[in-house]
Amino acid sequence: MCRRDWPAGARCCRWHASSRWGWPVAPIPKPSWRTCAKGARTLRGDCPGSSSERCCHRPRRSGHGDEAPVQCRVMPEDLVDDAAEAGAPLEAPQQPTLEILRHSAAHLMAAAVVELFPGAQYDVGPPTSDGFFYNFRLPRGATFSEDDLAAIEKRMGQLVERRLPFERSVLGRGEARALFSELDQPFKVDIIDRLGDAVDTVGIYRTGDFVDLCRGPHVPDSGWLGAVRLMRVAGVYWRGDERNEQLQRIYGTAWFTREELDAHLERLAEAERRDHRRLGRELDLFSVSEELGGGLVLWHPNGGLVRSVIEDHWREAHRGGGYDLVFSPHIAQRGLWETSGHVDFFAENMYGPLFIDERPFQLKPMNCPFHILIYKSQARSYRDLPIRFAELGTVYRYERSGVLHGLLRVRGFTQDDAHIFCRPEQIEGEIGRVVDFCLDMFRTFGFADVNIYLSTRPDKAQGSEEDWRRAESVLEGQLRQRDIAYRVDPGAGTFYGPKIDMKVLDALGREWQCATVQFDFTQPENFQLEYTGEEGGRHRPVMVHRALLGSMERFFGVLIEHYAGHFPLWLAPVQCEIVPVQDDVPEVVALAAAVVGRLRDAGLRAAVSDKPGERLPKKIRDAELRRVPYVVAVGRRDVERGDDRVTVRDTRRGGQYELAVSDLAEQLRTEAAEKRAD
RNA sequence: GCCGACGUAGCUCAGUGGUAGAGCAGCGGUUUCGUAAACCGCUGGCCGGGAGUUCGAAUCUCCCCGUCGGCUCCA
Repeated sequence: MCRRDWPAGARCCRWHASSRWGWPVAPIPKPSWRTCAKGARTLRGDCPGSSSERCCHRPRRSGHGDEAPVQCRVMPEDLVDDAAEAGAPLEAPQQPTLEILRHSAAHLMAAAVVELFPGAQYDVGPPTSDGFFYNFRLPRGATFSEDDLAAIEKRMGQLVERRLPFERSVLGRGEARALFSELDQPFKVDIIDRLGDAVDTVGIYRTGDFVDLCRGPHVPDSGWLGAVRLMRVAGVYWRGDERNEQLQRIYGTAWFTREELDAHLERLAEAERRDHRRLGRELDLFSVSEELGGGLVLWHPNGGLVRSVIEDHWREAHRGGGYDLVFSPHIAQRGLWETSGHVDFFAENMYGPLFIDERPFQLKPMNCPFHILIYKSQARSYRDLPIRFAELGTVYRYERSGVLHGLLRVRGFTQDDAHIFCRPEQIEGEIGRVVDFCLDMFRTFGFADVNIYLSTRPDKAQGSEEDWRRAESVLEGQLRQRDIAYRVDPGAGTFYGPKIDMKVLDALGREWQCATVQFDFTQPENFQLEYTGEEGGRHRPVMVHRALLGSMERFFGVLIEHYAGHFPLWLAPVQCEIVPVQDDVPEVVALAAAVVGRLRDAGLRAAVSDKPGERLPKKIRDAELRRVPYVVAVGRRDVERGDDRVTVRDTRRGGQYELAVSDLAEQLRTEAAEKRAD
């Protein structure tokens, strides 16, 4: 049996005796999804548990039907936790994966931290989707500052040069507990204590003087960890619960080669160049300001123009899709929100009541009660259904100050909301129709790839489990019927029903939550909605809530980043800019004005460059920086030639060519009318 | 809200105890030039706010406010 006081380099157990690289290949758990035996014990409770048990926070079924094995998306922390729980360490594969490399990098970082900060206690340190982290507590309440990262990284570099082996051993639970008690590592002791009696042995890894509770596997030695960069430090709650003490987490990224690391850093730089907050300022699209208040947005003329074009398209599509457009006020009597259940279920996101004539009013956090009142404004017959109300409805929700983020997370936003009221037998068709409608709209805006999630019953919910199961199967059925791949996101439904979420993938492959299609059998009940059936009886309609683009604010932010500010022609604030080569030649100025006039007559947004006196290259550069799709130079040469041809510069594709003005107008008109997304 | 970083001119930033700086933008002038930055000049700042330490604070300390990266939560 392994002993904790083994001499460096000694083989302390049968695992170690054979612990040379070249072990048989063992399956490596993916960092996100893994199969969980029903009732399996983990540190966060039995599995599968309710959504409050974080172990099973996001389980899914790996196939269809109840008999399919349940898989859990385990929080990154759990990886290490349940790795320890599994007892026997995993054997190393022939070829380490990126996950193994990053997990090893986390160990090495902890080793460096423990050397540089004696008394530091370490919690868990798993790989993540693009790197790794480790959580720490420093003695006497000290904290890391970002300046410490350079020192830690430097020490890691020294450990890399020493090519320290990752030495594995297996200890009995009691032995491991004693070891970590002696090392004054309470987090590890806690993990061991939570393993339960079923677990006899745990894995231990040693790197130099650093010892960690870990299942492994790891790279053979620290020499593999040359391409590592520590990124930032963050505060995190112990075991992810905000009632707990806050630890500090250091994030890093690790790659096999320097080149891969550089490429990763370049991707981050590209994301920064596309940041909608930066482009929003540079392109004068929108602003947020301290004076205005956090989470509130001002749409400037350029952004306002893009928004108008988006909204025009949206209205046109909805009218064509069988929706009726409606409008509703920003505040209403608070009683409406008591009836809807929001006061009970959504309170933490709602602003306080506002008193008018001594009666409480509520700034609206959602649009649904209004559409319900429109439904209730008259007796409805089965012949009227389905009824589809759509509205660009501005709502206000309280968000904690730390989560506000440009246009992507705000406190006041306009949802492109719709509510469908239908007969129970119509629900499947309506859900399917909405799904198709959404995917079609996304394609128009250049999002061909969409990830789809089915969110099921949360802990805090209205309605019977039976209703929920039926509703969930309707949603699932429509997705399957369309052969749409999806994932189940258990416990993530709203309080009134399950939902389908659609997340678009942008040009950088990032996922953004936009559409949500929510089944609701509780609001019709809360508001006592009815329709008269064919046989004259009273029936309760079913409701579907649907946001498509999500909110105008978020969608605009996503669009800006997706296109890096280079909007397709139909969305561009200025579609074509005319640049006079000589400002002081009246014939040239007249020609520029004439070209602008003809483009405008074709329905295009065209303008003359507003930089008189500047040189041509400067004017071109200025238009390029403002992401104007087409720039047309007109000069004395064109006037003298008099053949109505001009030079057109295509700033997105980089081409430059001569074209008759009439052809240019027609070409751009067509491109804009077709709403080409490229 | 919590951990960390940051807050200096419209924007990007330099300035770490001794008289507030640069580039770009803006304005004025010269230049009229054929596809990503002509030249000269000028304007512009209660250095986020408040309190303190000091002969003296953009600079050091404390408290607020805000922004950014995370945590938690979500459209």
